[in-house]
Amino acid sequence: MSKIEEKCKQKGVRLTEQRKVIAKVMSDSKETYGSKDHPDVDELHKRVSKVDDKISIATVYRTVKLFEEAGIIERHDFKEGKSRYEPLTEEHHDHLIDINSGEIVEFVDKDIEELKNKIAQRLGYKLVDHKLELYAQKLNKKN
Amino acid sequence: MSKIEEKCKQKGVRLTEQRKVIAKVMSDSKETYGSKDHPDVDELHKRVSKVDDKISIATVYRTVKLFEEAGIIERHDFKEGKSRYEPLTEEHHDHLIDINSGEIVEFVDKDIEELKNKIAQRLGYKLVDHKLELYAQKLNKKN
DNA sequence: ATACTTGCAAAAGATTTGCCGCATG
DNA sequence: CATGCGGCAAATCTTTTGCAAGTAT
Repeated sequence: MSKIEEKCKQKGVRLTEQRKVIAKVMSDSKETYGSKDHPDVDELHKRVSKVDDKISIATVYRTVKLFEEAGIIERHDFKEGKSRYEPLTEEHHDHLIDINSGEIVEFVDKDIEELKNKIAQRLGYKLVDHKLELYAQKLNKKN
Repeated sequence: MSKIEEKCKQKGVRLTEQRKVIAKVMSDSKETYGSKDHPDVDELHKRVSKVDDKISIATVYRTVKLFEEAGIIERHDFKEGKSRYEPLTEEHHDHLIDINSGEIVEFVDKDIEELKNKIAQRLGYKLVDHKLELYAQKLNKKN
C-alpha cells in the first residue's frame, strides 16, 4: 500500500480503485523521477493511464484537488499557467526554478523559515502558509 | 503624462491612445486604491472603460503583457487562477496576503533579500527573480 | 508609406461540472 | 442498500490569436 494511500486511510478519505492508482503514482513520483519531480495533471494522467487507461483526466483533477484539500499533497503554480503537484512532506521546503532548463531544486533553510514568521508577526498576522520561489540561472555556464 | 507612459518613452515602447489610457490607469492604481491595489485584467478593463469604452479586453491583455515584458509592470499569481498587476518599483518588496479578506500587505525586509541571494549562490545559481508570499490571518481576532 | 496595433469573435488551454450508471463502505 | 464516485461531454474561465481595418512614426 502506498504512503499516500495510508494517509488517505488516516484522514478518512474514501478509497476507490482510481484513487489508489493516483495515490501510488504520486507516492512513486520522487522515487521514480527524482526530487525535481512535480508533475502536472496531464503528466499524472499519462502515468496513471499506464496502469489503468480507463481513468479519465476529470478524475485526476478531482482526486488531486481532494488530496490537496485533505493536506496530503501540495499544489504549486510555477508561473506556467498550470498547477504542479508533489506529496506533502513533514519538513517544509522551498523551490529554486532553473529558468533555462525548468529544473526544480528543493531546499530547506532554517533562517528563512524563522524570518517568515517574524515578518508576519511584525505586520500583525499569524502565518498560515507561505511560498518562496527563486528563479535562477546556473553559475559557471556561459551566461 | 503618467509615470508609466514616461517609462514607455524611455524604453521605446510605441504609444497609442489605448496604451496611454492603460498606462495612466496602472500609474494611478496605488494612489487611487491604496498600496493593496493589484488589479487583474478584468478590473483594469473596467477602469479603462470608464475613460474610453471602446478599448477591448484583448487590448488590455496585450498591453499588460507588453508592459510586463518591457519591465514596466509586474505580474503576480496569487493562487487565484488569474494574474494581478502592479507598477514595478525600484525597491523590491514582497507580499503578505490576508487569507480571510484577500487584502494584500506589501513589505520590505533586507535580511530576506540577502538570504535569497545567499541560498541561490549556495546551490550554484545566480538569482534572477524571486517571489515570497506569506498567506496569513490577522492577529487579535477571534481566531 | 509601412509596419505595428486594435476590435471582434473564434480558438485555445486548464479546470470544473451536470448527468447518470456504477462501486464502495 | 444508500451515498458517494467516475466517465463523458459540455460548460466555464482566463488568456491568446487570426483577420481585416485603422493608426503611429
